[in-house]
Amino acid sequence: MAMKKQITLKQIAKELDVSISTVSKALRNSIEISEDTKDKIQAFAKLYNYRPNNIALSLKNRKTKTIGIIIPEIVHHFFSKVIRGIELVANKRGYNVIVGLSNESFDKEVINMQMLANGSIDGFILSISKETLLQQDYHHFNETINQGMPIVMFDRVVNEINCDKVIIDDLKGSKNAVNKLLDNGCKQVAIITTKDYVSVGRLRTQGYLEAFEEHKMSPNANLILKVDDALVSEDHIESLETEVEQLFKNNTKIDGVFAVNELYAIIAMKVARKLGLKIPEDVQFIGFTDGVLSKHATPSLTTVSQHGQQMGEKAAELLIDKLEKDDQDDHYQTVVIETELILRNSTK
Amino acid sequence: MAMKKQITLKQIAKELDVSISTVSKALRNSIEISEDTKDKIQAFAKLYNYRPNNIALSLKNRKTKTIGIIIPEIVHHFFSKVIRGIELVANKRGYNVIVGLSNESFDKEVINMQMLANGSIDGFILSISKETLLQQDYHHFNETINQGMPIVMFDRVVNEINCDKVIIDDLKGSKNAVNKLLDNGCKQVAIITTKDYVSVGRLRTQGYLEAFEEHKMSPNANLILKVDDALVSEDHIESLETEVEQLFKNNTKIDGVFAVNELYAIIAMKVARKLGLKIPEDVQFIGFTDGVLSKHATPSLTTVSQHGQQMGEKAAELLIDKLEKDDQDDHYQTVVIETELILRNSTK
DNA sequence: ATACACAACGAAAACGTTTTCGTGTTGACA
DNA sequence: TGTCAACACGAAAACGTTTTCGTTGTGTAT
Repeated sequence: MAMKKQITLKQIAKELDVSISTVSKALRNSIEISEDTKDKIQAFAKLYNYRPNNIALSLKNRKTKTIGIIIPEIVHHFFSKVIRGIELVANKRGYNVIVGLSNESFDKEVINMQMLANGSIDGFILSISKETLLQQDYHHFNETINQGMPIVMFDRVVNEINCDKVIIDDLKGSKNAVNKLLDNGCKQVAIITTKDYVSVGRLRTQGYLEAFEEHKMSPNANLILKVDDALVSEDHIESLETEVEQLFKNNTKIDGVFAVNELYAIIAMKVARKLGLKIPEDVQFIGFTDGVLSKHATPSLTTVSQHGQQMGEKAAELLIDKLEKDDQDDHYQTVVIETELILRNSTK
Repeated sequence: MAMKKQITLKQIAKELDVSISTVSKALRNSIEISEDTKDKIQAFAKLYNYRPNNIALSLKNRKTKTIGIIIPEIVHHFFSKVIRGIELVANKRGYNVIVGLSNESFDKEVINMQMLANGSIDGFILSISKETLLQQDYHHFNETINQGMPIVMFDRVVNEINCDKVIIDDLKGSKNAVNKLLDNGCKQVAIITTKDYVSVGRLRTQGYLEAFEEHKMSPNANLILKVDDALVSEDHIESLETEVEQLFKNNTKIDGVFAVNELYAIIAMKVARKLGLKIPEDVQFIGFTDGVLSKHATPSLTTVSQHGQQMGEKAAELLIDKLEKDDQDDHYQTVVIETELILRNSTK
């Protein structure tokens, strides 16, 4: 039970009375070393459970085989699915992942990136925090890229930055959703969305508008509820409820609701039910995201799946491909993951 | 826009025509160096945005300032809350976290630990995979510990292993929950639990039994449903539903249900409603966990909160304390986080 | 006998730090 | 003038690898 620290090449060399080089070569099965000594060294190494020190390798190779993830929040079904996707292909290709949470804060995003950019990782996969999007200050991304460290952004991205991106077609996804509502006969479709500085909020709102256009209908400004999602921290759900309640009371003919995320949809359904409306008979609902709420709500929520895991997988592939391509490839791609409208019981 | 790789001490030294040692000392504000040269070097370093290479530091100090997390699954509200807690205090104390997912597999757990144990991290925080619990093979944990790398286990732990642990009092938590149901007048309380090899399942079942004992009532074996949670992968929820439906049909007098996790409770509520039962009038429900489902279900679910974030914070504190205590402290503690019964609308 | 190929191994540099231990140059003081 | 402390700095080792480039010794062909 005595503590056995990891054995090193040097110790093996000393023990077997050969040089460090010989040990290293023997363990990597070099033809430079005779079979006899190779056998001896390999046996000894196995006995003592030798494993090369990762840090030393990282220093020598100037690559760490780990990728850094920076996301705004981890207690979030979508982001954890993305992480799962990243981890899956990263592991498959011999990489580890190290995660940093920005907690939607600009400063924490910057700090976190700095902590990791000094050699700890080979590249970033990240989704931009709301605060950063609001301030539109992207210097930390550009600096990192200029240092030769590749970045892949997913979901929340900005065009100004030169890097690979993995996104969904928010516009198309929400247009499809709203089209579905309109096709189902809804005449008064409301949208519950976020302020425009969150790009996905803006795009999903736009998709809503374009669906009306395709149906030769004109949207009603009263039916567009833009909530300040800085407020949607645990506590402020109540204020959201009252906002939604007002929406319904001011527009009694609402027969369809499209919400840009799962929680908004669930809350809206709750309010509607409270007001005596039947789902989906009186009013139909569609949400946006992969969440677990949608699946297990009653009625279960029709939703636009954004395939978070697949986004993560693709992001990891893009990053690792770039890391392992030695020619300085300055060509960046934007991959669009198809959304999918998952029909459940909140729509007819 | 030319690519500027991170500058090193050596380059600064060369540029300023001093030795590497001088640069290093100047940047660490050593009194050995004159104010003049310090100013000059520090200015230059700031200009070129010098930051010490983490890998080199790790190699030199033989500590990486990162902690490894191994969890069975990340797409899970409880685990992501734990991670958030870990990340919070880790960051506050200058550590990074690197996550590995075992995906409930023994092999992946072992592989993941080996990948990280070779110098990449200073210590582990982990929760054991179901498969490992089933096989009861804990050699990889013991080996890691014997190498001098501390481990902190949380939630799913085993006594055989000598390390710090952070758990909740599963027995007490579930006993309280069931007591609540019995106090509320329930006569026929069912439990939906897991097979016994998952320690938390076993303990929660035991709490259920002890609550009966406290109430001088004797449990009815027919009301104990042990589902094989190896099956509860996305797809097999249906089979769970039919099992629960059978439970209700075979025992029409059930007026209370305690489920050892959130999903079981939600599904049971759905089935009950389908069978025409009113919640909480006809039958009351209590679940177990922090999840988002509980809060937003209709009716919202009374639940035993296990304070995942707090568990993570405590685990990180235990680990970092041990890492930074140089005296070989061979004393391990088990911290119990208090559970909390959060009363919502699924109980009277 | 000379040259030369080849087999088997070791020395040393390199990755980027920090730190210990010199070393040379001052200035003060007896 | 000689001694000694203080000051400012550099050389080198160390962390654990891999790899390049020797350096031996042996055997073979000329």
